[in-house]
Amino acid sequence: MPKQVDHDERRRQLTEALLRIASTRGLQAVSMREIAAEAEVSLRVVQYYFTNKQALLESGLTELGARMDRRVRQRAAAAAGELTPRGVLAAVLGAILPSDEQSRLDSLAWTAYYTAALTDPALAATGLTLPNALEDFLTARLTTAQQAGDIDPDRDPRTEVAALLALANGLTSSVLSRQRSHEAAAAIVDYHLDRLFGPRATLRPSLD
Amino acid sequence: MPKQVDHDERRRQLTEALLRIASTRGLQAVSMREIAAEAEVSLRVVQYYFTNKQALLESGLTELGARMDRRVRQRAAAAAGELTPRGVLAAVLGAILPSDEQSRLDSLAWTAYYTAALTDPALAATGLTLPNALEDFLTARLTTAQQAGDIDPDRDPRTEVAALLALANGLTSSVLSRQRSHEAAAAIVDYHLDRLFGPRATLRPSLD
DNA sequence: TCTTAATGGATACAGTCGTATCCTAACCGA
DNA sequence: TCGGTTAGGATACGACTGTATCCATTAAGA
Repeated sequence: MPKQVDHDERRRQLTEALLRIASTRGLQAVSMREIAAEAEVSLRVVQYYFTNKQALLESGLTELGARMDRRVRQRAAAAAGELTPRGVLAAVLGAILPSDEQSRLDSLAWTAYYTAALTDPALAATGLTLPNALEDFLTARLTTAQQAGDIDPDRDPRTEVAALLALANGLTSSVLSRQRSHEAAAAIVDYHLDRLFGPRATLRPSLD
Repeated sequence: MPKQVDHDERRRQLTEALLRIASTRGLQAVSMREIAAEAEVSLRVVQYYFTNKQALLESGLTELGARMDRRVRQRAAAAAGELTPRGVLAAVLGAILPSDEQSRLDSLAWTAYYTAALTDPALAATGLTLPNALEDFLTARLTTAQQAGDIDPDRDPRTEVAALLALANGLTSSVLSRQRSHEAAAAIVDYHLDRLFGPRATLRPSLD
């Protein structure tokens, strides 16, 4: 293999450059030329590996989704034996809140995409499937937890999950604007999980 | 006094045109020429009443804040004699959630501004003061409510207010993306207010 | 009535945007 | 060794951006 700097590797580098710009200077600052400069390649190279700006933007959104997925799995793995329903919820909600610099940047980019999708139907299709899938998944887990008697029978799992996800999103927004620290946001989430699952040992998020 | 088509009236028309574009096509679709077209005036008129695009954008943000303020007061007035702490909270949270087409458009524009402010320090100063002021105000009300014995003494007013505001923001986001209806979001908010204030008569938001 | 300031139409300017084209190299299998 | 594909440099095109300038019209104060 001669030329072969690897097609996919190149695309990954460019996508990362795109996300770096989107998270620090916003999605409107993303242009073909800016990406080329950020990745230290020529404009032609960006055009070569992505036919469109549209294709480039979609690649960025896909990568963000993959990173989020990776973070959730990491937390689930870190919780080790604690595969309790509460452990799953804590892992997902903990993965949503920006905890370190990288997840903060990713959240900023994600917010930028989400906002753009609200007025751009092209992005809406790609971007809004993840939240729905998450809600369905968590609701299923919480329903079995309720059947096992782990939470009050008068709670509605779907409503509880919707509220927790909305809470995490709202808290994320306040963390991104530096209204609140990550720790303060995580404490609020824990508090609500305690209320939901009743008095029992708290799973510590154990972040940085 | 010269021509007197009223300077302020003209500026208001242009600001409204700006917000109409921002809420339907996004903040990146806002240009001097687009505003001129939307307001059915010439480009020169837009330039005449606003020195900068920056000044125009700031005017839009100020107007959005004023509208939100108006909506909160309207709900507070509609709650009439119900000036209980819970009534105040219900009014504010109900005003945050998009309930009709106009408030939906305003929320979309607000979200666009908020996202832009995350990466544009110029907007951050103007835009992020309102949420903080709201949180302080509501915390004060909830604290006196706690001293009067209306809520559990082991609740932390600041945390509760922060959680409710974050919840409302997260729900707003899901309403905007049509993941959830306004009614579903309002029900979740009511549910949490019930939990906070204990079993008592619920203030009905009475929104179409 | 004359002057002057307010108002706004028409046009221009220098950038930046996404995209397209032209032209080298370098490497492949045949 | 010879096409042919892959990879990328250089440049150009038309559209759009914010802003500035030139000019005409109008109304109010003197």
